[in-house]
Amino acid sequence: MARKCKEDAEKTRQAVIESALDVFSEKGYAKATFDEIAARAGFTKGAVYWYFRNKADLVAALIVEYMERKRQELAQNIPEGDTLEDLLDYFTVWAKVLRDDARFSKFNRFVICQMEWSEAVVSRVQKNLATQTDWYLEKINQVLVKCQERGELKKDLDLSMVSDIVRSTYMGIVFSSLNRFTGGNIDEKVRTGLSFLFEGLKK
Amino acid sequence: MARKCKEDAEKTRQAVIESALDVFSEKGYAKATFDEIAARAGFTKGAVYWYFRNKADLVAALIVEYMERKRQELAQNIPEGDTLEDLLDYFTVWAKVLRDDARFSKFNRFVICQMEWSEAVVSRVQKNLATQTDWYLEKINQVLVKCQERGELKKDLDLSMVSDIVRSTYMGIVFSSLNRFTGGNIDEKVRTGLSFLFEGLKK
DNA sequence: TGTAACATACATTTTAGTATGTATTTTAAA
DNA sequence: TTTAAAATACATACTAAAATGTATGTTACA
Repeated sequence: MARKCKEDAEKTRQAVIESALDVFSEKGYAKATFDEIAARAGFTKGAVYWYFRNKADLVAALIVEYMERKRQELAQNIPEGDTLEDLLDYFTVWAKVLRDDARFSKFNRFVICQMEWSEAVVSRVQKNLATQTDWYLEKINQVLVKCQERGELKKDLDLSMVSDIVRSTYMGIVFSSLNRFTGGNIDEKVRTGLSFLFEGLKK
Repeated sequence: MARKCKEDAEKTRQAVIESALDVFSEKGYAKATFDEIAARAGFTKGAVYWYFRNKADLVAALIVEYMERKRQELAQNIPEGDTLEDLLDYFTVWAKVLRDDARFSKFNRFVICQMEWSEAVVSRVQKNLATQTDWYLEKINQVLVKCQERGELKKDLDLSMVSDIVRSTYMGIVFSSLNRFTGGNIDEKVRTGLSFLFEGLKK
């Protein structure tokens, strides 16, 4: 086969990325080969190398584009308020996506629980991950500061530490659920866990 | 070189395991080679193959023996009570080890954050990991049941779900700290985070 | 003297990466 | 508007490196 029109080319690229997620999930990053990724998408290795220089490049593109796509998708659903309830809603939105979108859930399981983060991959994704992490932390911190200004929280809280704990709690529940340590709805657990945590911060 | 006495042989085995942890941590599991692991320990590949059939066998031994050793080490320090305070102490004991024992911390960072869990490895370690996980959950659940019997907790709590959340919270803070997302003392964060969570459960 | 505890050398497999081939679009000159 | 050239979107075939595993050798202990 040979060249297609531009739309078809983009379809090929997406097909390779989707195929990559499947093979990475099943075989693991290390054991995944370009040959199999290409074959699953209905192409050969040449096609994959046309779009991606190597495996690190491919997985980096997978991660960055998947995250970016979801973030844009959810851009309007994200609550903007500055109460603990808003923060709860915010995390619940993400948790619900993890519950309902099997593809995105698979992606997250791979990225969070299954992936061995080599230097080559980290350096490529770093910028996105770092800004993501910082953004979360800052968002949480802002809400907590507002809450404290309104006198809703205990005095003498180390808010930056508490922000970290809130984020870690969310991550822990997600991590644990994706790892299938236990059953139950991920969004219910996120909401319940954070609710208890928030109650502990109040008064 | 050639044969040594039995104690030296055991030393060799341990040296290989320690060397393996270093190489796995630095290069990642996939990129770690028997040649380098052996060389770092002052031996050749032949020595490593004498003790371990392959890489999955080696890393499984590393994981199982490291965990088992620490568990026995801490066996006497583990608090046995059934109050939330005891549970807090229990997690704090582990968190303090992670803070103070750089070697064990390195081990955990590798196992929790860095490792790509292939089928070959999972199947070898599964039994240990599963019992560990179950044991945690059961321990937490027992304490919560006692607390509720004493009327210290809210009514209508789904205790098995709450146990899961408690465990996930602990894991999340450990995960986040080992990943170096943020600074601060890991044991302080564990204690603080769980304290807030427990407060939310009370009354 | 046999075997445990390694070292050494080699064979085999695997896979990443490249080089080249080719059909189909685009582009652009005529 | 036609058409030749150039670039695109892949397929195919090959190279080269690397690492796993094995087979065999060697030495000291028991």
